[in-house]
Amino acid sequence: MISKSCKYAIRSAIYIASKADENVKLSVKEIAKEIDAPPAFTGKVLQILNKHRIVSSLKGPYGGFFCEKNQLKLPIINIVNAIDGLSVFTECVLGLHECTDAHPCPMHYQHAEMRDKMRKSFEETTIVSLAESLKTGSAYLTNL
Amino acid sequence: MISKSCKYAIRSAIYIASKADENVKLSVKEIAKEIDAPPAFTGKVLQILNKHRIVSSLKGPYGGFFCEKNQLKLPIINIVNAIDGLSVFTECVLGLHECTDAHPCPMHYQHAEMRDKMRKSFEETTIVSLAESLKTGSAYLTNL
DNA sequence: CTCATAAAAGATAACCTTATCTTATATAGG
DNA sequence: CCTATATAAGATAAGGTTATCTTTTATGAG
Repeated sequence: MISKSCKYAIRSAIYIASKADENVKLSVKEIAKEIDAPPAFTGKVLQILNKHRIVSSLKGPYGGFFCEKNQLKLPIINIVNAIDGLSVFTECVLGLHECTDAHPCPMHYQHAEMRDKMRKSFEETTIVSLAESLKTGSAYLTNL
Repeated sequence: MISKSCKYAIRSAIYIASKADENVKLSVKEIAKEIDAPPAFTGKVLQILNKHRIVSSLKGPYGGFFCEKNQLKLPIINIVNAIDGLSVFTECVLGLHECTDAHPCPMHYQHAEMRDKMRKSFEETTIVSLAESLKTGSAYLTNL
């Protein structure tokens, strides 16, 4: 569905957001550890999130990654867009370049319905809402 | 979502099924042309479908690919299983190795719902039903 | 200003998917 | 039995994603 990079990105953003009220800056190393991802690759993904203003960062000593208030409210579809682009939510299940109501593939209608639901779900879910479930301990970001 | 190979596979199966009542055998070349896919790669994909008994084939002159009656009724999830495996319908959106009701990721519940709907849709849609829409001209397999 | 620290940027490698090409195998017909 | 034909199987290549490592840049503290 979405790429591995994008999964790391969403996990990272959720973790950073979960620490937003503590006013701390998190290092790549700590983030990678807390989301169970390779550190170097996590750094790359965080670079992209920062460039898209989804998370913020500061270089140098006492630097690191953090979320500003307005960033907390961003929907996770923004992360998907930054890393993978939005083609997941638009492309044809059967791989036709142009699959529309006027020129549909045999699965067009049944798939479009699910695709739209999925998109809506990604549009309506904010980073902070997912971070909440982390803080309350009702969800996890690390593997068992 | 599903791989490019799998998309070619489903398109191939639909096309072969749409010719089932004409009792003809279709060459790789013709199938590839009709579904707008690279011939050599289409051949590879058809090999897998044949090995999984989703389509049938006969070598030699007047040989080619065709669908038997019982194969027409197969659900397209069988094709996904043959080419990609069923992990699309089971794996965690955020990439956790074990994401369950007991140890959920922050998106577990909202995603599980869509994943199950998608699976059901692939289980309930048969190859022949998609082939019908091709025959009636209400859907297409080729790019504009 | 200098130094230590942490992210940014760039280069490179490993791996998997996609794609092609060549050789082997089966089969129908003369 | 021989030949032409079409799939099966195997080897190889091209491309994209994932992953790591090295160098550069920014920044806070002394």
